[in-house]
Amino acid sequence: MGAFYQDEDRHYVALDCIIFGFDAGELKLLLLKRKFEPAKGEWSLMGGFLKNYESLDEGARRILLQLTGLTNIYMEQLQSYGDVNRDPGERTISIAFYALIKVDENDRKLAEAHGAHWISINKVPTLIFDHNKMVEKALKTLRNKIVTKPIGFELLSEKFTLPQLQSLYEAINQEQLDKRNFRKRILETGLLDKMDEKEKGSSKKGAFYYMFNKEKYRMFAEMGFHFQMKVKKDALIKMNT
Amino acid sequence: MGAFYQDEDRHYVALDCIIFGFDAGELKLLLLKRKFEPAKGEWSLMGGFLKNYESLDEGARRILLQLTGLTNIYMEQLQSYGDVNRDPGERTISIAFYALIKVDENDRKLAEAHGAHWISINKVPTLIFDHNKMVEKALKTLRNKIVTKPIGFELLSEKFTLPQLQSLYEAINQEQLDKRNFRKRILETGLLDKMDEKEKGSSKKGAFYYMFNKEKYRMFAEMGFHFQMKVKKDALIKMNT
DNA sequence: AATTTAAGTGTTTTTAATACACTTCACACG
DNA sequence: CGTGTGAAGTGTATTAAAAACACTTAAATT
Repeated sequence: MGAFYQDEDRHYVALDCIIFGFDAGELKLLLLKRKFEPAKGEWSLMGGFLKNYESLDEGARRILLQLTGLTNIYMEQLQSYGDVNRDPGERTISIAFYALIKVDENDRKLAEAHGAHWISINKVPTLIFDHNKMVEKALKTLRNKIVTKPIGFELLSEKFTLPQLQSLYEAINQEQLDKRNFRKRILETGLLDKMDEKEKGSSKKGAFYYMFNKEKYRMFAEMGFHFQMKVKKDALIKMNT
Repeated sequence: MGAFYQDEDRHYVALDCIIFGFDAGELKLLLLKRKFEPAKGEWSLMGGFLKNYESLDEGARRILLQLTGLTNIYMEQLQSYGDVNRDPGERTISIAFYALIKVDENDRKLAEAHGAHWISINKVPTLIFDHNKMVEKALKTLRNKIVTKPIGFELLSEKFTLPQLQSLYEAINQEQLDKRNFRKRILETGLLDKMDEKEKGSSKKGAFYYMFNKEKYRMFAEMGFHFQMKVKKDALIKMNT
């Protein structure tokens, strides 16, 4: 069996971040036009190597901080990628994370200094290595997750209106929703607190601000309840007859 | 910025496998009583180090082959684990996979030679490192996945009866299902082919064998249809009034 | 005062999920 | 050989959830 730990079994471990934002009614990604080698000038996700003193999450947060200047970011591990030749330089394992950030709060200056740009999810360019695959998977995961977990709020400012929230769901799932059904369902969760203030940017009447009540959600999640914000029903297989 | 690839950034990458089986009406895990150091005598998942010539999937399949002698195993990546001190020996990243195998086909001799045992999911002992966390996550993932993907069949022999299939769903989700509703729903997918033959082991009347039609499923999945084998409805949050 | 524009509001219809009980088959046993 | 036994197999009625649908309100603008 030989020595248990063998040096040749060590690998580079990269952490790559798929960073989602919501802006101007569109779901966007923060992508990098690389300013350095390798692959200078090409588009990629923000990434970096895992250090021996940090956990995977810590490493991913370090990388997000570098690019955005933000610390309290919603982030989830997506999936690991390890094809032998995925990185043409050295054999590198990549562990992908996705993050949801509030674009307004984001330090755009810092992002720009790294050559980062917000790109609509519908216009993602060809990225280096297997990064497009990661983006695809992250988007799929986000679409699934947003219907069972109250994470949409991570993409909006703390105060948001129902039309904004609906437009977010529509942008993520690429489908129109009925206003009445949407409001009914989201409000009957009881997780939104209505503010007195109105948002006046997009209409004369103005739409009331709401806030997501994290504390209420925490309580009810603990009691075994599940958030559920159904979108359209999938067609089922029914092939008899 | 210094050299791009730095030796100190290299890490051990382990692959750990959560192996599910279904036997005697119970969902089980193939666990190892370790016959060698480190942690000799303790229970663990089957695992090994990633080699530099193999992808993550290939590595996981190599490990599954070692323990079970099987090659065509259903397997999915679960999640990576990278806390700095998760392995008390060396800093090791672990990428966990879960697998579904048909216990009957499994070479029990080979498994036993490795000190492997089938343990009911309800009686999982304390495992080394963070392996219990992996098992928890795998179980949750399996429970979610089995309602939207036709993977239950991977745990049964090629030919199976509807009572067997129902009992599998009941074991995984730990709940009783109505026989009539279950049969109705699974049959109306049109994905099961009825055989002429009957299984006589567990009743005088005998239950007809069925087979999952992979080809039909592939076609309809390509057309954008989704498998859906709903179990009980989760309680939704409704906390108004 | 009239016009404009998006916000806000309930009810009906349709579809899917659930609950529920008897019959059939084939073997075993007297 | 016919009667009992035990699991397999089958259909309908009820309930609950999702979807479809159109008008009113608020506030700013001219």
